Amino acid sequence: MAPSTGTTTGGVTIGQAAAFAGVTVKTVRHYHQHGLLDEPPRDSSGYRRYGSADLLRLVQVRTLATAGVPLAEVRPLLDADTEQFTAGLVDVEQRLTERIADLIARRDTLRQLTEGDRLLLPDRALAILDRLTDLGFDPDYVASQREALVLARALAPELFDIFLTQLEHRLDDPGFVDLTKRGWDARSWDPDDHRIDDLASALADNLLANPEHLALPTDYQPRPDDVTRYGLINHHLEDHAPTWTRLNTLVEAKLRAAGVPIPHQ
Amino acid sequence: MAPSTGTTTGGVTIGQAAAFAGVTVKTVRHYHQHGLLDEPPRDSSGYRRYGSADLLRLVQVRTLATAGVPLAEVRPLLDADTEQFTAGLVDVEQRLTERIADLIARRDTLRQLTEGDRLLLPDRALAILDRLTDLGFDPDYVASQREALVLARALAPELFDIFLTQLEHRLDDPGFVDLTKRGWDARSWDPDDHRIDDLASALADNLLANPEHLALPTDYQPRPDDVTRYGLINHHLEDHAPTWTRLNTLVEAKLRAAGVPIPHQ
DNA sequence: TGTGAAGCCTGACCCGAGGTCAAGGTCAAC
DNA sequence: GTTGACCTTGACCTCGGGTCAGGCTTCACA
Repeated sequence: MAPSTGTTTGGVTIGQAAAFAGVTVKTVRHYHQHGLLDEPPRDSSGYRRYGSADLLRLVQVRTLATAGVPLAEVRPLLDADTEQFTAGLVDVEQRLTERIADLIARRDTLRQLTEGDRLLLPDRALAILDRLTDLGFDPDYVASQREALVLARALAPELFDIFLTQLEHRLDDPGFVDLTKRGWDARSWDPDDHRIDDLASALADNLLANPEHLALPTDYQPRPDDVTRYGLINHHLEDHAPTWTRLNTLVEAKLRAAGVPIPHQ
Repeated sequence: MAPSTGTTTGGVTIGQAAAFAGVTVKTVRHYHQHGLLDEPPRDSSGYRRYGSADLLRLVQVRTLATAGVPLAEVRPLLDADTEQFTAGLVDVEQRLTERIADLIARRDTLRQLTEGDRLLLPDRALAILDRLTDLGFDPDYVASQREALVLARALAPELFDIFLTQLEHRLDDPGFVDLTKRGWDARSWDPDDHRIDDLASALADNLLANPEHLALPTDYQPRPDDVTRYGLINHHLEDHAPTWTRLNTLVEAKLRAAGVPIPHQ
């Protein structure tokens, strides 16, 4: 409202003004640079001198800023009339509420990660991994399966629960469990080992004999990038076991020959 | 255990990888630049090619990042063992909680500003301003007092409630109210008008005759910058009324002569 | 087989709300 | 007259990416 100073001392320095308002000197200069605060008069050596009106303005700006009003909106708000002022505050408050809700959601996610004992998977998937360990699978195999599940959840969330159901059914079948263990042992075989063909046949027969091992929802709608996505998931283990590439290829060929659609795991 | 593409093609492009992970291409490159993700191999034309292991890592990074883990902490966290991983998550969660509490405090402040009908003052101060209006004070005087109170709250928060109590006592005294109104009228007088001396005497007498108009807490501890702070508050009105400088000076001199310490208002 | 669109590459600058030097001028006290 | 605190401007840093700009590469369609 009024011009600055007018008192006998000519006003206080920027350091005092900042201290009174509870901010740093840099912050006050920042407000000047961004037009929130008019520059006060300078004394003979170029120092800024703040009068009571300048301090009042600084306090007003500071009050709004600490309340969460973005700096860009402070000046329009202080220049506005009562009605616009209140409306502006309500608007800012709403945006703050949104940010709070977002942060709370993140925290909840974090808490789930922490409480879920270990990495990035829901309880149901963790139970399956525990069951693999209980069934006597190699810890390295369990670790690989964990990775494959993480990947599956991200790349094919719409099928993730289906995958889990398939896995549960398969682990209920001792025959399948046995074949899988043999498949794991096969990772160190020579890629031309003829036992791989036998194993692939046995695996394909098992899957075809147990429809719930491959069950998909009846309303499943394929997506154009399915091949890429399932390829990445299914072949993740192959990075650790080159022979698996051949085993996988053989099993797939047999399944396709029997008319089973991709995807499966 | 199934279809093919992954190993034979050498992986997916950055755009596909980003789409699978639900982020933008720029975000993936950002993660490379900051060492969160190793650079995958390039194809013959220099394009990045992401394999399943790269995608797995991207998904892990993304999960932590969306949960609110600062990017700088993602890599150490993913490289840590289970124990450190959990400890790290708990730490991040705690910091998130602090930020949430801070934002909620800001929102509460905002809400008080909105509900408090008008600018930057607690209810008790607003009641006093309303009372000034009811007592017939000039709206300009009320506005000036509002500014002085805002300034006082910021510059002397430890005395703000005391100031309000003094004001309440003074407004209970019709004699003081009358003198104050005359003082307001005096703002347009000539600074040498002899009535100013009379008014100053009457004001000082009134204050001295009513100790509660000047009451300070018995345990009040002066601070070295008191003179500056009270000077700014007391003289704020003088910007609008030069004659007030003289009136204030006279009243202060009389009070000091009577042994009353600054501060007062 | 050409062509246009879409995707990829790097590099540079932008946001908010200040923090942190750097290099120098000024002031008050000893 | 020197020391140390305070003031000046200016430039670069944060964090999590967004948004061009300019130049290649690849893909789908005619």
